[in-house]
Amino acid sequence: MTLCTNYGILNVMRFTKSLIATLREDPKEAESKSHRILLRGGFIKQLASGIHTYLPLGWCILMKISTIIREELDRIGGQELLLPAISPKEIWEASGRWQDYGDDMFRFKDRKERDYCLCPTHEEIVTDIARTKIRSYRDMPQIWYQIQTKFRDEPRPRFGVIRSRQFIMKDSYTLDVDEKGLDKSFNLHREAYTRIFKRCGLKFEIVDASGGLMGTGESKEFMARVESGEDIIVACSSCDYRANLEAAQGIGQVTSFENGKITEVHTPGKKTVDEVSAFLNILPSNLVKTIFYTAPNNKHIIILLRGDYEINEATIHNKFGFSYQPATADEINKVFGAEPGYIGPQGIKGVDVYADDILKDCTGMITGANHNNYHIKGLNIKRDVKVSEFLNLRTVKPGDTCTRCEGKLELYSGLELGHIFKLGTKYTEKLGATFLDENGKKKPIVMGSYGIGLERIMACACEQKGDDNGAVWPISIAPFDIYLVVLNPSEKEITDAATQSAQALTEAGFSVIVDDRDVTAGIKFNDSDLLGIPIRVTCGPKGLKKNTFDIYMRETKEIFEVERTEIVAKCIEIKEHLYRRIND
RNA sequence: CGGGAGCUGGCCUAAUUGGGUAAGGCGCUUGGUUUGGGACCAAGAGAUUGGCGGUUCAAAUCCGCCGCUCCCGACCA
Repeated sequence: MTLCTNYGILNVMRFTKSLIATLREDPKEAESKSHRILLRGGFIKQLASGIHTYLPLGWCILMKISTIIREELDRIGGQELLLPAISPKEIWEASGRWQDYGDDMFRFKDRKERDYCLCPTHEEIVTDIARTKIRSYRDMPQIWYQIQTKFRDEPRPRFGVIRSRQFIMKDSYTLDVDEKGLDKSFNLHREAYTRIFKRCGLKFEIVDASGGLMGTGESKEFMARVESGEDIIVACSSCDYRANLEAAQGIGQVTSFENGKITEVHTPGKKTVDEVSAFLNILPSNLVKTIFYTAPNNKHIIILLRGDYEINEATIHNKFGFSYQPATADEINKVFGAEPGYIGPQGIKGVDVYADDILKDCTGMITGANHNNYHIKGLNIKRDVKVSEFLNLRTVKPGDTCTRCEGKLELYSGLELGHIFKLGTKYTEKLGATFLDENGKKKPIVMGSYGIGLERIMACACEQKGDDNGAVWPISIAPFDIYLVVLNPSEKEITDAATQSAQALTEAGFSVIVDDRDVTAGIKFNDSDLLGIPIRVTCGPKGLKKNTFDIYMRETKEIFEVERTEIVAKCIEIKEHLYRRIND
């Protein structure tokens, strides 16, 4: 403190000395609410598509979020480390993901022409540590985590920092001796994540998820309902069933039609479900869609779905493998002898047919005739098609019935804040990370992996709490606690009073930003709203005459006129109040 | 990857239809008046109009190619 006397207070941020550049108008590239607020408030700056600078205010928020995450992971026994962001190709080839990741991976060569990637995630690297450092069942369980920049060359970056190509992730990895241990590690993360998102002031729900490229074990997502969501949450209106649309299962209304002989109908140029059903004046649910999937070096498959449902590709990938893709028009022509839109399952040899289970007893259906411009009527699934297996292959649609109760399923847009996966031995087997159990038997380590997108927490707070005037940061992640407005900073009396208060508030443990700019009051008030600092203290000539300051709460817009000597006490009261109601 | 929109001083926009050598607001600099919700006066600085090529006496404007950005979809831990 004495060292600073010559410079006055150094620990209070002054607006005039800060890199804060708010924009008066919405930048044209921003359409979603959080993107607009983050850009206008000068929290972030875009450098390229999906690549952003976190300016001091934005970084301040991310640091606050990091602190909360660290506290909660340390609480469950996590150990923080930092893995390299660059990784050589070989380890990714061993896991198979050098290929599986495809174009989503940023790759480059060093001067010796050796291949590297910028890590999109770190399972391989963790497994590499595990295989040399973990040798005995006594070495487990372990929880390792890091907070680090990840790189993914997303095909379509979106909504500012919500889907970007460079982003900060907290990723943790657990190592256990068996499934039971993994369950425990998984549940510890579930609890830690719940506390983290609550402490960040967000509304969220835990939903069933599909593992995707990570693996097929159990996985849960922490989803926030927001407008600019990237995912779709399926929620039951009467029980607590929640799932990502990719993983959701529902019960559809079975419909069937009059049984009869197969007859051909001329449907010139009518290919899609909408076109055919309109042309024949029938319901889409009377149609059977035939979808042909192929995979290199694998057997082709036919998927049958009712016309009013869409396929769930996540199910196809989990059930049959990630290499399966919808066939091209050429492949379809070769196998069915007709163009897409006129194909049907009847009479096709050497290809397995999997039908959605809602079609099981259907009769009187309409599907492609396997020659162009014709469909057939009267398809009886059991009689006319050799179905290998009936499976739930459809994507849930609103109004489907919950599988757990009688409730109806509804769909909401959601933002994935975190994801927890049970990986099992997928990576440890491939990379040879084993240990000796108490009987001296060699076994693969059982892994879990868990991620949180830090910027998404920041964006989510904007989406859920922001208003027309800008951000409304929950006090726990706000870049500052207090925004001190100095009206007429040219008057010494006012500046002195403000400086004194800033000092007192800082000493009381508040982080304070002082708006000491020589601009009109409106600019300062609007910027304080835009920046979303929870508490605003105004020091101006009017109040000073009465020896009072105004205290304004960003979220509720309440204003208190407070005696100068009572400011610190009142701010403490408000801060405590804000922390208490953070999860109301 | 498919569809759509767009790219003009730091930011938002005009001039593009009908080619004539870039205009306004905000911001910035200097001086002055102001100051409880984006105030005012005066004087300044700041642009190879995304890039390359073509047509033309003349291109921000017309044509071609390319790049970049956003939105919808596909895709995606």
